[in-house]
Amino acid sequence: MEIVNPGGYDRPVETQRIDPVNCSVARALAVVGERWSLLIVREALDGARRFGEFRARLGMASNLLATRLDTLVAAGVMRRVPYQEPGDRQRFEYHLTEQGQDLRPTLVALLEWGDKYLADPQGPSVIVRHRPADDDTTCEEPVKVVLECAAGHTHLPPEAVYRAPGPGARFLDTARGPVRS
Amino acid sequence: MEIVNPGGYDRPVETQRIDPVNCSVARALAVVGERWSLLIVREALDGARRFGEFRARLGMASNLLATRLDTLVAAGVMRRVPYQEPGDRQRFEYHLTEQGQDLRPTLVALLEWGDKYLADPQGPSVIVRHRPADDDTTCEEPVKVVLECAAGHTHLPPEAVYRAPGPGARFLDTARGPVRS
DNA sequence: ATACTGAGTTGAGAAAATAAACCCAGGAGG
DNA sequence: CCTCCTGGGTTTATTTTCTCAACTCAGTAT
Repeated sequence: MEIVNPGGYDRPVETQRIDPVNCSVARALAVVGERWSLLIVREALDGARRFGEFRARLGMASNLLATRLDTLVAAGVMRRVPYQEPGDRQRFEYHLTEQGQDLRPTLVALLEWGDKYLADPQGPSVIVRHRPADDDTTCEEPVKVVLECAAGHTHLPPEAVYRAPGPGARFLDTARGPVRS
Repeated sequence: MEIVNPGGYDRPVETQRIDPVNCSVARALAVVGERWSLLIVREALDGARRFGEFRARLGMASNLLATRLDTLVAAGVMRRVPYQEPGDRQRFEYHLTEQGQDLRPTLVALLEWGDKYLADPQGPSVIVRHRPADDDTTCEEPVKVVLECAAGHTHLPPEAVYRAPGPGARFLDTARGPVRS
């Protein structure tokens, strides 16, 4: 007897082992999608560098902070930089790499979305402002993310864009060995 | 005896119960920062609506998908829409709300970052393109996110922006009752 | 009657997050 | 010299989440 899998239960693997993540969004999330990672990057963008600073600002468990920093360093988002306070042993700071700084637009987008839909009743707690290079005038105006296409159409609304397959596209039944975290 | 907390161990709570998250980034991540949430939104932006579609595209466990969809609905990112195939019982689809569609820039930013640093050797698997409203010419050019300030300075590099306190800002030692997940 | 589908639910085991104690090197104070 | 204090972690135990895989249920299709 033992009718195994009689109905349309979850397929017995293999058939639907689709590559859910042959997409840079998924790859990106594998690196910075763990709990706390983006918040660590956010604090780093705001100037935090030392273990204790991150811990104090985020209030997270120290062991988890340690492993997250290691992960971010391994992924190339941060870099361990030795320092030594006068008359103290050598310690390390964690600095963003250029790759880490390039997460800024992502964080601004997330901030904007949060401000729009989940803001504190008193208004946003953080405003992102423009600090121009010092030869320029002081601007200080608030910054937003906008979608812009290569033909110069700018301020595209979300529904004016769509996902098209690119050169590295793989399709559903042919995928093998996905990136999976 | 019982010297509790003799060294600089983790502080016994209370003192450093800083609000780590009085910031819309943290609030946003509380909603869409769980594993799979942003991938579900991405698939929805790409046209997925039914349980099975999400499951087939993402390959995730069905129970987790069910709870994620519930969470996203509760958060206002998606909406349950009843439908009925001819001669079948009523079922539900999951559609993005406007709030959900507004996550597009976040996903484009993440995609761009992933493409820049973690791309497939064959190149990106997905390209975001411009689909103008039908009265316009067909554009189809690739889309990018750019940072732009209210004074009209555009294409700001990540280091040209900084975080300034906004009206809802709270500072470290006065915070109580944080949002925390 | 038996099988098949889409859309879930249930339950066991593995992995990750949290909380809180502990460790270690180098000063400072007695 | 001995003890305390600090910054930067590690260890251990508990709780929460995820994953895997089996099961359910309503309604056609065979």
